[in-house]
Amino acid sequence: MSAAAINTTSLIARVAEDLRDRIIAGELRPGERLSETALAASFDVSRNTLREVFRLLTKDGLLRHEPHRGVFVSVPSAASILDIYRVRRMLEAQALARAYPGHPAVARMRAAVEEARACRDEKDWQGVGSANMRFHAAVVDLADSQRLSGFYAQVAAELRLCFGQLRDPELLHAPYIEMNAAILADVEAGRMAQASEGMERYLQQSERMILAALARATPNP
Amino acid sequence: MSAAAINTTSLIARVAEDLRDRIIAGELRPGERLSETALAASFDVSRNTLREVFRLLTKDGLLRHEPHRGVFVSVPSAASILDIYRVRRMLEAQALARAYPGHPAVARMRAAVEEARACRDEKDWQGVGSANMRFHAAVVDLADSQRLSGFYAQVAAELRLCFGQLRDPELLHAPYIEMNAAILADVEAGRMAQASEGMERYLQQSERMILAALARATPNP
DNA sequence: GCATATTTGTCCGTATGTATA
DNA sequence: CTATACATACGGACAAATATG
Repeated sequence: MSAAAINTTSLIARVAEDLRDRIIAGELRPGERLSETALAASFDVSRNTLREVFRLLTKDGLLRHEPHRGVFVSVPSAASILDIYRVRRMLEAQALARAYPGHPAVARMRAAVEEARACRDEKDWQGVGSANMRFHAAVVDLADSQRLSGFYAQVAAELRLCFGQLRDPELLHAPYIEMNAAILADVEAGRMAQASEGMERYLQQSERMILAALARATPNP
Repeated sequence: MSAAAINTTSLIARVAEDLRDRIIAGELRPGERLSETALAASFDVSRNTLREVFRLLTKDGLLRHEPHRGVFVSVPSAASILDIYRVRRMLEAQALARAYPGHPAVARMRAAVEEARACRDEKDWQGVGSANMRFHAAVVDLADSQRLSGFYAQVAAELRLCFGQLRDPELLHAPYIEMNAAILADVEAGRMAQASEGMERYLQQSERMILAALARATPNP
């Protein structure tokens, strides 16, 4: 095609990942309509290929499809945030409650906490955010279910779309590093009930902050 | 196109639903390869349209995609059953534990139990199975999360694909009607912890039976 | 409220690379 | 190893629905 295409992965998979990243990064803003012809030209792919990508991301919740009108970047609402945090509470608190200390995902949790601290020291708030997401993905991995982990990845992508609207990433992630560390310490010590409770508090606090920030960002519904 | 097409829904949505039903009904058997050209002709749609449908059902877990080889009907394994039941335990037991008695989904649970009994009296085991699925979907609805309910619908479709391999639907569903009724009674009486425990027992027993039936059906992996 | 332009929905033909007989 | 079949991807076409003036 155009340039170096020695990639082994499918074209659709590559375009889907690229578009997903652009949406999460806020490059394409919520509510924006995505023209098939324009975007296909921008990605240098055919319309048919792009339409398959649209189907995938629509199922992920990142795009919304309106018949005969087109696809739009999903616009995060208070309702979707409430829903996403219900999912997180169910998955993360329960994964911790049923976990055991020697699980391989615990090592990933620890690595994420350490990287978050390192990024904080260098004021790399973007890095703190990524490490934070990895921590919580690792928590869900404690449940040892491929389907639950995949579902959580989807919901996490939607949540990052919400984050994208809010600037000031320091306030968004920094306060939670040590809460994660405390949860990790509980898990490593086998105090699963306490870890689960800590996660409930974490999620309640995080949800409140996101909702408040969203309300500030969009005064009128 | 061919016959009565006064449907308001999209062609892709209709084909997707049709194909999903055929897969769950066992009309297309697990492991079978689905030829793009042949299936497109059978549905009287173009290959492009069918490819978009394939993407959707692949994300649902009903189809498996192998690059440059085609799409195949997913073949249920013991691993996937274990995974699906992990998901069910997490979602259903927890939804019950956090439920409240006046929730609108409780009415749907009761309706499902009553219909299951009616179908049993008429020896309509297919109907018993459908009512059973509706009961458990209603349980997840107790959590009041659109995303959790959607995710559960996906996993339930995969589970029905597993059921499809096992004949003898009477043994598959009949013993569980009264277990569901007991769980419903607990919920209506506000005994949520007891309802949740009952569901754990239900799922453990159901999982064992499915695994045993699958082992009998496929002696060699 | 109407005529027009744009965009989506869907189909077809074709070229290319990959897997399999 | 060659040949065939098929998935992958492209571009053009047209109808239907929507948006625009």
